[in-house]
Amino acid sequence: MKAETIAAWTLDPGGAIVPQVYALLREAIIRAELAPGDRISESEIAQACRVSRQPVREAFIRLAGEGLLVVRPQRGTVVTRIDYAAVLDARFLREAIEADIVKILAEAADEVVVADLRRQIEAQRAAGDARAFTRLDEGFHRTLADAAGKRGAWKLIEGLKSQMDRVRFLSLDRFRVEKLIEQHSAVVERIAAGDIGGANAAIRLHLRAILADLPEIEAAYPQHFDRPERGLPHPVNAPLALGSGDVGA
Amino acid sequence: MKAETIAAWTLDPGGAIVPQVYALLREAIIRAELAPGDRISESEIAQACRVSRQPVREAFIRLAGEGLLVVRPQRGTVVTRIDYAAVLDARFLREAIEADIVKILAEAADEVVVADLRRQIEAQRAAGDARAFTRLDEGFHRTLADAAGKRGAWKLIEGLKSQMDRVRFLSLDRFRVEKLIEQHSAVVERIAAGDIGGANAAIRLHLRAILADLPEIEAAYPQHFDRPERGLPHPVNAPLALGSGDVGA
DNA sequence: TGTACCATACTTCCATACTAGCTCCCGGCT
DNA sequence: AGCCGGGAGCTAGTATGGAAGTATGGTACA
Repeated sequence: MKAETIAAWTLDPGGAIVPQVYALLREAIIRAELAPGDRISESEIAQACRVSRQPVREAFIRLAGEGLLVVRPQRGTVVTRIDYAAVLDARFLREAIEADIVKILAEAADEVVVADLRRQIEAQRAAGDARAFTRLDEGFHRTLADAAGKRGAWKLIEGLKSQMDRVRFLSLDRFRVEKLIEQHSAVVERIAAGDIGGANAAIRLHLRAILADLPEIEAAYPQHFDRPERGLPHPVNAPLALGSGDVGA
Repeated sequence: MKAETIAAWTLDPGGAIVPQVYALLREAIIRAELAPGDRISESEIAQACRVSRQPVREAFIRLAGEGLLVVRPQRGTVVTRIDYAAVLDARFLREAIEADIVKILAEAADEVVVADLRRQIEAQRAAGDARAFTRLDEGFHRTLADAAGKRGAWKLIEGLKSQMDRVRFLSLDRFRVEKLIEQHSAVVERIAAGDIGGANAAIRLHLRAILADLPEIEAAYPQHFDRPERGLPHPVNAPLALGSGDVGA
């Protein structure tokens, strides 16, 4: 792997080591500083962080659980390519979960929550660049989950997001922030109006838009992706993407 | 903890140790052989399994990730009580995900899949006891996910199921197997008919029925549960349970 | 009798040492 | 030249030891 990426990573010796190493590596992978296919080893990271192999190992296990690493016993650990199927799966799961979340919110629209969300959208409009927007976007969706009393759901989504976030990072300079903000706004207004079906449709539309240019990104960064064999593997995704489900509740 | 529970647990030295210890402990917790509140320690389990503490530790971490254990640094590790809120959260997530799964299936009803599911339902009818049914039930839901091309989704659901499974174990002799089978059948028939809304409603009804007697179970085994403070913590769950969402798509 | 304090035992967390297994390269053979 | 075998150098997996911190039980004191 690129040595400069991890040269002298320093971390707080006061706190627990494992989560720090985990966060550091996760960030590096999502930002593609650790590129797909890069091999990393426990001892290598341990040296860079000035800690023993043990906590690094535990961080590896967590990252492997999220599909960012593959640990092959006695062989080595590599950064996974972005699994096209896994990205779509993650989006599917997120869509299913967040769709039900906004339904809860629309059923009992809370003015305080709506006001908070509207304020967040204003902040998003004020955000300068795509990176700042991404951070605000994260907060927006977490707020939705919190407001619905589903903080546990968000914890799960966070894990799923890893794969999607890798794609988003690659498409940072590409996606139309204004459009996404408009979609956020649509979600909030449907919630405020108590329009369950509309809110449902709006969030589904939004979550599909996030990955709208996935094929484009894959074409631009083929080496970052695990190519799906064209045709076979995800026959159900295309129809889903068009006009699935209960959007018109 | 109860020493007899883990006396002389023996495992295959050929394979990897961690998953074996993990499976052993998970099973024991779900079957309430390790009861909520029981304290276990790395060294204790390590001795019982005749392995070192390290792999046990990693198994602990995984179990803690599923909410079955709580590891408190320098204090000890205890089996969690069944978190009432977490159970409802898990059900919520499962419902959201499986609802979208059956929608996919209903959109393009595959005769082969439907036939397979019908066969499974016959097997469920033939199952003697609740325990056998539980195993078949697991297969049924996994088949739904597989058929929709969402094997990844099932992997996620498996993790969520831990909490629900603990409840189900406690209610093994209680729940009406016939009713659940009828609900399975309803799901399949709605899928076969291409009735998206109906299939959606049927699976949601079913997943809510699984935990129908949760309050009863909690009353019967109060020491197994983390009591929610009555009223406050899950205001959104009650309305959800009644008539939420897009069932009437 | 009740309370504050301290020694001790036990916990997890991290570091270090050792084991087993895969890869790859290099030398010898065909 | 091409192929096969063996060993060196990696890797992760497991074992063990030490450090830091917490609960606990006993003891001295008010």
